[in-house]
Amino acid sequence: MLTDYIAQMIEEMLNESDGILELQRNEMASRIGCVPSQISYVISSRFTPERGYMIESRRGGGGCIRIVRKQMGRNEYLMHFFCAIGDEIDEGEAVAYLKNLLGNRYINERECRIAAAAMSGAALSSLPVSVRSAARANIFKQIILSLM
Amino acid sequence: MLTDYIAQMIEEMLNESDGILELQRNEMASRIGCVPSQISYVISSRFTPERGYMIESRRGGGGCIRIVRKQMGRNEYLMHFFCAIGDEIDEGEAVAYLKNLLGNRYINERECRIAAAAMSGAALSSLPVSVRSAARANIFKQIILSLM
DNA sequence: TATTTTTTGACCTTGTTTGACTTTGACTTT
DNA sequence: AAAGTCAAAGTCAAACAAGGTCAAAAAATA
Repeated sequence: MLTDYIAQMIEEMLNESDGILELQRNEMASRIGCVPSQISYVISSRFTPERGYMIESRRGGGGCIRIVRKQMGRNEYLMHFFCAIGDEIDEGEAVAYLKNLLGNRYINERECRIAAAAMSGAALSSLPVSVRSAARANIFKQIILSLM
Repeated sequence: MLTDYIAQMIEEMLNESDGILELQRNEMASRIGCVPSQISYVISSRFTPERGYMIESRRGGGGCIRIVRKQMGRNEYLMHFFCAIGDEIDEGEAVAYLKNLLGNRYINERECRIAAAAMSGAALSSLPVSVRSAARANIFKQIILSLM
C-alpha cells in the first residue's frame, strides 16, 4: 500500500536525522510518483500529534513541511542515562537504574522485567565473572538506545 | 460443503506459514469462486477464539484479514520456545524468533526492540566471539522466562 | 417436519487515492 | 510601496478498494 510505503520512508528519514525532518511535498511526490496530496494524507493520517509528531509547514516558493518527533526531553534524558552507565555495571545498580526509568515512565512493568531478565546474573551466567559487568553495561546501553 | 473446503484451505495455509496468515477476502473469494461474505462466515464459524485462533483485520485499500493460530497455551508455547533456543543462537536466528513472538502477539513492537537490542552484536561486542552465541542464548531464555 | 447450518446478496463503514481548486509567501516588476 | 507572478502547500470531495453486517433463501441434519 502506497500510504504505508511513504510512511515508512518518512520514518526512516526521521531516524536518520535525529527526529527532525523537512521535506518538500511536490518534490517528494514526484520522486515517489504519486500525487502531492498523497503526502498530505500520509502525514495527516499517520504523523499525528497523538502519535507524538509535530507538523509545521510553509507555503509559497521554497516552502516545505517540517515533521518533528517530539521526545526531545525524553531523548536527552535517555542520553544522560546512557552516559551514566559507564563501562561496567553490576546487577543491583542496573536494577536501580531500571526502577528509575520505570518511575519516569520511560518503560513499563513488562519492559522492565524483560530488561532485568536480559541483564540478570542468570542471563550472563555462562560468562567469566570478570566480563559480566562490562557485558551488562553494553546490553543496558543497547536497550536504552532501543528506547530512543 | 463449501465451508469445510475453505476452512481446510485456510488450515493448510496456516500450516505452511507457521500459524500466521494474512489473506485478502475479495481476492480469495474470487479465486474460490464464492461470494466474499462466505469467507467471513467460515472465519467466524470455524476460526474462533474458543478454538484457539486470533482474528484481526484492516479495511480500506490494501486491507486484509489476519489469522493467527495459538497452537498451545501461552506458557506451553513459551516453554517450547525456550527449549528451541538451545545452548547457542546467532543474532539472525534470535531476530527470527523474536519476529515469531511478535507475530503471535506474545510481545509488542517496543518489547521486541528492547529484546533485540539486548541480544544485538553491539550489546555483546565486548565479549570474545567464541562465547557470544552462548551468552545470547542465555539472555534470550531469561527474557522468555520473564514473559511467563 | 423442525431445527440448525450454510449460502447469497444487498447495503454499510472504513481507509486510500486522485485531482480540481484555493491559499500563501517569496520574488519581480512597476 | 503596490501589484503581479509563480511556486509551493492546503482543502475537499469524489472515486475506489477493501472488509463488516445482516437477513432471507437454501440446504443439511436431527
